[in-house]
Formats: sequence, structure tokens, C-alpha cells
Amino acid sequence: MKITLKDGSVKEYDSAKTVYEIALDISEGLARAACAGEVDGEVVDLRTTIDKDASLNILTAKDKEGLAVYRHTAAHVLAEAVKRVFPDVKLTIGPSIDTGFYYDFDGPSFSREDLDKLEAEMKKIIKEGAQIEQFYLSREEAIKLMEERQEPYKVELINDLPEDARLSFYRQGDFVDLCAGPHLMSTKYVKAFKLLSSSSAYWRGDSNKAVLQRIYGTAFGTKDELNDYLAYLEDIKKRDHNKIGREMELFTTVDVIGQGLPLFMPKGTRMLETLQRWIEDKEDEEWGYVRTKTPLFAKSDLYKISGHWDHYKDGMFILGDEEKVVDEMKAGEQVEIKESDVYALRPMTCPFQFFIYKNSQKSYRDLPIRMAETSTLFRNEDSGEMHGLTRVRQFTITEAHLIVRPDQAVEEFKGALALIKDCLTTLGLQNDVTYRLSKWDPANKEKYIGDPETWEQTEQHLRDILTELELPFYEAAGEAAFYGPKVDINTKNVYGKEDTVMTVQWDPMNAERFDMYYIDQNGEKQRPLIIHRTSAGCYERTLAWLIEKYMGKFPTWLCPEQVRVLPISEKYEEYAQSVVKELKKNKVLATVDLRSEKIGYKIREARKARVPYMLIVGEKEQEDKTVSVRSRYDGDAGARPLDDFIKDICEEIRTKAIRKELEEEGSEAEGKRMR
RNA sequence: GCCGAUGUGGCUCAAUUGGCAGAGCAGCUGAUUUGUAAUCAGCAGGUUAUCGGUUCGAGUCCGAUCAUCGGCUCCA
Repeated sequence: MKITLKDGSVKEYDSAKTVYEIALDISEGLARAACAGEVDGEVVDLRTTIDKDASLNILTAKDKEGLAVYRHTAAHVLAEAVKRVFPDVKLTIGPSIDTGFYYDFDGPSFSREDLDKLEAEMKKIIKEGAQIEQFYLSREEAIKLMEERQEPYKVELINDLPEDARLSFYRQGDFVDLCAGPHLMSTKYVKAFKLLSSSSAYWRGDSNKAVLQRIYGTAFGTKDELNDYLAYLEDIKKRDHNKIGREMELFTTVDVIGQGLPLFMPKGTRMLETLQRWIEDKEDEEWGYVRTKTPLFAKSDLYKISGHWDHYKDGMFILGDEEKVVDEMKAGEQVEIKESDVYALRPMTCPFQFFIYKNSQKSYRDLPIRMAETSTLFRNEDSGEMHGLTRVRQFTITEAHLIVRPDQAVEEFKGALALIKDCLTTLGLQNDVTYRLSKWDPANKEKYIGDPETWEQTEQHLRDILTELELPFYEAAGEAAFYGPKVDINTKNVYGKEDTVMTVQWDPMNAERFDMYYIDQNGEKQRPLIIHRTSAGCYERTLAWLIEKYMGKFPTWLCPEQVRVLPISEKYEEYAQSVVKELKKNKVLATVDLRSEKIGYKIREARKARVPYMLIVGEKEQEDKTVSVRSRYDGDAGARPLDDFIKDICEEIRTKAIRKELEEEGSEAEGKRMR
């Protein structure tokens, strides 16, 4: 297929490509032109502003960038539909995103019925198939146009652009939008789309600014892809820890107890304890930690030293004797609140462990000191933030503080990262994380303590460490702790939302604040550095992650019920009990289903409970001292001696094995998630 | 904290314009004694999240509160 560009030059294209794909790549190297068209050279109306050659690099709706254009155009179609159905609504912005697109409007909120109405209008617009044209205006012209069209948000955007900018607009029919593009050549090429939800969002992401109404949608190159994606959205709900975790009776919540305060049921508690014993033993026996146990609350004075009182007060639960104060005021007494009488639940453990360090004078020979604590914390998160087990108000983390000499800091920081890797690998999660170097924000100095030089320097240390360890990472400003930069290890939940699951922080500030020191070789006092870190993260969040990763089918060692013995009938109850006894003797978590139900029913129930192994026992097994094994991996695996089975399952538990089948299930979901 | 939606036995869901709160599964009891994904029967289970209002009458309408969900913002 040959295309004659505006400058007269002729390009030869693979005829299998659609014109809009070609247009896309032309726009890559040039003026971000508006284009689209039919297949195979029939329509070659590239009404673009192309004025010189571009290096060609064909994109399609299967490519990320191609799909983004497709979705961006869908967003414009949505905006046009909104303006038609709700003419008073004001436009703001509407980009394509990883999973589709959204557009933010200033107007009344949209119900599902509104979205359906809008979808119908969008289909109409697509059917009309208006051409999409790009044009440019000077700043003055642009402002005039947007004022005429009564789009104040657009005027604001234009005002923020450079004065000499040539501003790009797109027009489709009567609809005009300030937009850099590129777009499809006509609305008619948006074929497979769906409006998914509406919600609110702040103008420019600022909670002090106007509340806008956001409509999320998605679009694909074909109907099949769209349908696959919609089916996938249904599917991931089945992995949602918040649903599975409650279904499996791992945890629950209760209205009168409060938001962000989950209750762990026996099975969930068993899992948490398994994790806790594992991580405590690992840290203490393999990684040289000592363990502490410190108070869950303290006087406000402590938080004043740590800086939390100034930087984090809103996030703390303050314990004051309010009632007493009110009573005294009513009694007309002079009320004086002594600050030392105010207590707060701890939002972190740092200062508590610092005082353990300070309990005695330390030599340079004593360092590094690695203090670990299974640490319950309280954070007064905003009410809208709570979610299942991933965002709660009371949680327990695998916390530690390493007090190190400056010459030990790099090695110890690496050690902390290695420990995390060790934990992740055992849990089978090592491939599901991204590393983030969380830096301070120089534009927002009041949020942090310490001087710019120290920040830059410390951040460079972390950068070097990550580079040396060959961990792929990205950097993010404004994500640091107020006292120092950190390496955050993040993962995405089933809905694609990112959470920090583990963290290692380099703290150059607190040793001074808390007057911590050690005596060096020359008998001089020296400041240590502090490394704050988690290993397996916070138990609640890590559990949520495991539930979603394995869909509740955990590696055997983590399962709250590892084996369920299913006697064929009551006649074999005694033998079944003896099997359970033998399993328990070997520390295998086993139960027995003695109900007078058929074996098929018991199997069904055990599967629903996601028990890894079922042992079916009847006449044959009783006589031969065997068990018929049915695993969630291999189905019916036939009879074998009980001792044999115990040997194998104990080995599986001891090595914390992750059976291949579980890994595959996890990575399959991961693959889908990446789409 | 902000915007929106939702809240009916443990779970999934019914209940017409405001007119006697109902079903399946789970549970319990009994019968059945079962060989690899649902045996049969009976019983019990509810101040419809909570509090207040309108009404002869509220699951249904109104208000407040609490919780859950989806986003936003925040996240030491």
C-alpha cells in the first residue's frame, strides 16, 4: 500500500496494516498527527499536518502505544457523549491508562443508568463516524475558544502552558478538546469499549480543589479482547483476599468493633502464628537478631523527641482523660492539661528500641546491634482508606532496627535486603515485587527533617546498593520517611492497586535526636546510623497477599488445616482417629470428618475448604494400615502406607515446599494481571 | 477526610404502589453406613446494621450514626 504524504513524498506500507496504525507511527516522529482509516489502502486520506518524513515503526492496537491512542479516542467519544446528554457538565482531562481510560467532569455524579445512557450515546457517535481533525491555536485564540465554549478548566490548563506554545486541539463533529493527541482518524474506529464505573476525583489531584466526577472505561481493538478483559475482571474477584479470607473463615469484621480492626478467626490466627514462628526463628537463629518486647503506648514526650508529634500527630491515637477534663470543667475547676499526662498508642517501635540501645554504653565492638520485635502498631488512618487486611488501623509487623557504625551501614543495609529476598523466596512471592527508591521532596522541605546534603548523600548510598545488587528499581520523590530515604518493596493487589509490603530505611537523623552513641577505638563518642526494616512485612498485609497469590490454596506448611481424614463410614471412625493421632504426633495439622455423609460429599467439602490432602479410609485401608490419598494437586492418588505419607508431608512442610501447581496458578494470574 | 453505592438468618438472594419477613445452601436432630465433587426427612435460626422521624401501618419513605464496597486524597 502506498501513501502519498502532504509533502508529496510516497511511503510504502505493509498492506495488512490499517491506516490508523500507520498514522500512529507517523505521528511518533512528527507533529502528533490525527489519523485513522480503513484497511488495505482503500482510504488513504491522511489529513495530517505532516510536513516531513518520519522513521516508520508500525504500531497496532495490540501494542501498548497503539492501544493507548485507541483508548484516548474512546475518552473523547465519552466526553462528547457527556456534553450531548448533560450539556452543563464541564470538561477537565481524560487520559488513557494501563487498563483503559477515564475522563473527569465537573457536574453531578453519574449513576450506572447514566453510564448506560452514555454508552448508548457513544455508540451513536461512533456510528456517525465523524472525522477527527487536529488544529492548532495560539494561546490567545485557545483561551478565547474555550471561554466561548464555557470550559473554565480548559482555560486554566491553557493558562498554565508556556505563553509561546502552539496549542493542539482536536475536533470531532461539534466536539472540540484541548489535546496533544494523537487520535484515531475517525470516531468510527472505536469499536469495542465499555464504561466500567464512576467515582469522584479531585481537580489536579488536590483534596482542597473541586471534586470532579470520573468515569472509568476500557477499550480494546476487538470485541473478543474486550470480552476477555471483562471476564477477567469478574474472575479476579474470586481471588480477592477480602472475599476469600472471610469465606475461608480466616478473618471477619464487626460493626461495633470498628473500622480497620479485623478479627482473626482460629484458622487465620493459625496462619499468622505459623508465619510469626517462622520469621522470628529465621531472624534470631540465621540473621543475628535479638528480640525485644516494648510497650504499645507511651507519653507524648517520647513522640516529641522522635518528631512524630510534629510530623505524624494526625495519624496517632491519643489517649487523654477527656472525660475527666470535661467533668472538671463542668465543675468550674481550673483545668490544666499537663502534657506529660497525654499518652498515645504507638504508630511505630523505633524510639522504644532506641531506649533499649541506650540502656548501656556501647563499644564499637558491640555494633552492629540488630533488634527485632514482632510489633503491634496503631495508626489512625482516614476512614476512607481502610480495606480488608491491606489497610488497617491496628497491625503487626516484622520490625527491626539495626544500630550500626557508618562503616557497617552499607553491608547491613544489603543484609536487610537479602533477608527480605530470603522471606519472599520462601513464600514464593519473589517475582511479584517492584523495588522503589523512595526519596524526599526538595520542594516540600517542611515535611522532612535534616539538611539537603544529607538527603542527597543518603539517597546516593541507596542507589548504589540497589545498582550493585542488580535489583531493578525506580525512583520516586516525596515517598521517603520524614527522617530518611528508603527502599520500598511493592506489589499489586488483584485490582492492580499498589501497596508497600516491605521496607528498608536509612536513618541518619534519629541517633542524634535520641543522643545515641558508641565509643570508638580512640575512646571518642561517635554517632551510629540506624536502619529501620521489615523482613516479611506486616502480617496482615502479607497474609492478604498470600491469599490473593494462591487463591487460598496455600503452600502446605502455611495451611491452617493440612490434612483431613475422611472415613467411608462410622465403622472406620476408630481407625480414622488413629490416623489423625499419628499425624498430630508428627505435628501435621489434621482433622477428621466424622459426619454420616457420603464420601463424595466429604470430598466436596474438603475441597471447598482448600485442604491440601484428604486421606480416605475404609475397610481396605484399615486392614492394610494404609490411607488413600487425594491431594488438591494430583486428585485420587491411590492407597499407600500411612508412614510413607507422613514422611512425605513432613518433608513438604519442613522444606516449605511450593508445589509446582501452586506456582503455575499464581503466575497465570500474574500474567493476566499484566495485560 | 471527600464523592458515590450498598447493608434483609453464617452465606447467596426474594418480598408488587408502604399492608402477615420468605427460599436455597450452611447449622442442629433423626434416619441412612455410604469408596472419590451435593442421601432423605424434620427442626431451629430475624428488633430487616443502629438510633430517631413520617404513617393506621415502614425491610420499603425521610434524617442521623455505624459498617462494607468502588474511587479520590493520604500512607512513618
